[in-house]
Amino acid sequence: MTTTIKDIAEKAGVSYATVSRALNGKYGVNQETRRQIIEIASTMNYSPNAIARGLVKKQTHTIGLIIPDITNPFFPEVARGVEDFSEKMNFSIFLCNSNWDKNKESRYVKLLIEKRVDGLIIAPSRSIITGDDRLVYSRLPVVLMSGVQSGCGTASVVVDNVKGGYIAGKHLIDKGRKNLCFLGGAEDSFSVKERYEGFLDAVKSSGLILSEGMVRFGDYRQKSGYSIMKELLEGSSRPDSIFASNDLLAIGALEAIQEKGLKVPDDIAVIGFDNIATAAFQGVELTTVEHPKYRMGELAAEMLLSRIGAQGEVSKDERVVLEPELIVRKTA
Amino acid sequence: MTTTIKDIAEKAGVSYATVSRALNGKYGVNQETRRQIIEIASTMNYSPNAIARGLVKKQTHTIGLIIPDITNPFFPEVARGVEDFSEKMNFSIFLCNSNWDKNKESRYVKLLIEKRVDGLIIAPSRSIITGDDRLVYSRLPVVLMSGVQSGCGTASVVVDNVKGGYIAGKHLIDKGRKNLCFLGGAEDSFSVKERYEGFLDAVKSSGLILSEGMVRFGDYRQKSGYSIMKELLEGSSRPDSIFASNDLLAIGALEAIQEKGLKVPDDIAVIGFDNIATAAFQGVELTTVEHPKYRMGELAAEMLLSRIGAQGEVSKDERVVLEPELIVRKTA
DNA sequence: TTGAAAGCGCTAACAG
DNA sequence: CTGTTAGCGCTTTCAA
Repeated sequence: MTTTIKDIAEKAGVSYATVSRALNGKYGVNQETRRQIIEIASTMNYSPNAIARGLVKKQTHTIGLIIPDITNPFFPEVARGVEDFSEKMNFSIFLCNSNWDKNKESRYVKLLIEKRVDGLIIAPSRSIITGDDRLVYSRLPVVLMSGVQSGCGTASVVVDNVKGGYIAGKHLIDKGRKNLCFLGGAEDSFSVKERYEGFLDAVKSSGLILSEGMVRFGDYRQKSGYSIMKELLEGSSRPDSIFASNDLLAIGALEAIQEKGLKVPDDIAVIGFDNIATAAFQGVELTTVEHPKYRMGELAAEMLLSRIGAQGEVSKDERVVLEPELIVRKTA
Repeated sequence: MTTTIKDIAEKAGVSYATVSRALNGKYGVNQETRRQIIEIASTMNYSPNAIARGLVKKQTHTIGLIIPDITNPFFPEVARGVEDFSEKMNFSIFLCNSNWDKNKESRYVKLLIEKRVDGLIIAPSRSIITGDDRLVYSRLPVVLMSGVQSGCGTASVVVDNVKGGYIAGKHLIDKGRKNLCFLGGAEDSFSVKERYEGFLDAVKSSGLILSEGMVRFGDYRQKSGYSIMKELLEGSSRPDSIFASNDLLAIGALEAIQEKGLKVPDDIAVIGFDNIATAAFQGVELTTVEHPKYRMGELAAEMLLSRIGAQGEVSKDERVVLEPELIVRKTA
């Protein structure tokens, strides 16, 4: 049997309310009594029951973190940011992988609400926020991360995707590239859309155009980059540069390019987005756009926890936009 | 106010015990009553309080997962394995990063016990299991993963490190290498020790020896591999091949080697351990030893949950050993 | 098939 | 400074 506050009370010869007070460092307990109680608790190997406490305090000191896939190198850093900040504030986190599946995401949200998390951080698997989502988000503090449209009515932290797309495009053009190509993730993803928008902006404002077939979509996986690029290379007109909307895609593209015996960046320049750890590796050295991943997680946690502190305040549409930054390496 | 079982009972004109029964699909509730109750619950947007339930059932359907660092590419896959299996069994997981810090790990264990997790999966930050650890492990089901000594008295799942080290060494020798070098992580890590043991075995049984200075230790980070290798390259006798006890170390070593203008594998062959995703990338293509990461996580979860199911059974020293496998790519 | 009541371990008034 | 007493929301006997 695990020992409870009652067992301690009995042994100490006091009421269990006193034990509670003593153990929680509350005011108004005799020094000596407190000392004794703490000692007894320790010798009895007492571990306070956070479940019971949560029930009465209606606070679990726990938040839920839902991301698409921890196996995708973008997310561990984000998660680490969330965890580090939460830990500092004494909050634990439930980790959930939605596996890019909206239904699974919804099921997790429901489950986490049942477990009475104090708040939720979500990197949505899809950008579109439905009425159902909104209903949920009104039940408890939520902050959204990454790939979320602005004006979504929920607190969120994102990188400036438009700007990121712009600087990527600009860089390619400054390097003298004329026939640019955009390699996107899912077409309905907001981050993809926004990065495309910025990219297009750079292209147009330089008096260039994107030729036929130079805008492709797939998903955010390496395989997708590989196969799209391969297809592209088999077509009649070959681009002289690629902006991939994330690094995994870019790395996949690189693979297809090199397989074809083409030189990077001489024949084709490639630039990615996110600056995942792998991008820096020797032999990869991908030019990319830094996405402040850790910071994003940290900020999301900070925003969420401040909302949780501000009891009752329903989260307003606060939106923090982080700055992207060009990281020039060898591929562009 | 969130709606409770009582609110539903009131609206349905039944006792709340009946509501509980109806909602939990228990036997002996009138068909029609049940239907009504379920309907009311749904319209009232009822979400069962898992905290309250946990208090009475003494089961939270939650497990804790403590790993050193989710940012280390080895762990996301493990975590994913744990999560996928747990999710299937309707368990949630608390993710905790010990940051390779034994104290932080201990604090997390304590916290998770307070949160009344039903069990714990730990990839220990250090291999040595202390009496304190043992005390904790006797409080609730625990399974240890990766880098755990055998006969540790706790259920565990590991890869056969000795064998892995052996096949790595054997491969190098089969390729004609004579002056081998071992690049280890922390010297007191069991996985490092075991991999070394297997490696040494291969070396010795081929009638070779490891020359002076050809056994180095650092930590499991890329930087460490880089700096140790750099140092090695500046020494008088240069090895013709390296077995690094993990891929990160190997990649760091690769970096130092290439920086020096040396060719891999011609001048120096390199073999790693773990087969992290990056190892397969074009431009890296590291020869390595596959470590069944996902499977390890999955198995750990399976073992833990079966123990949790087998209520009361204190976990015995079951030890599952997974098979390593040589993955030959370009660096060795 | 249903209700009444006890209790999970704890916190928080309210009295004393 | 300390004890008594209500709950928190739920499950689970025990009776009816």
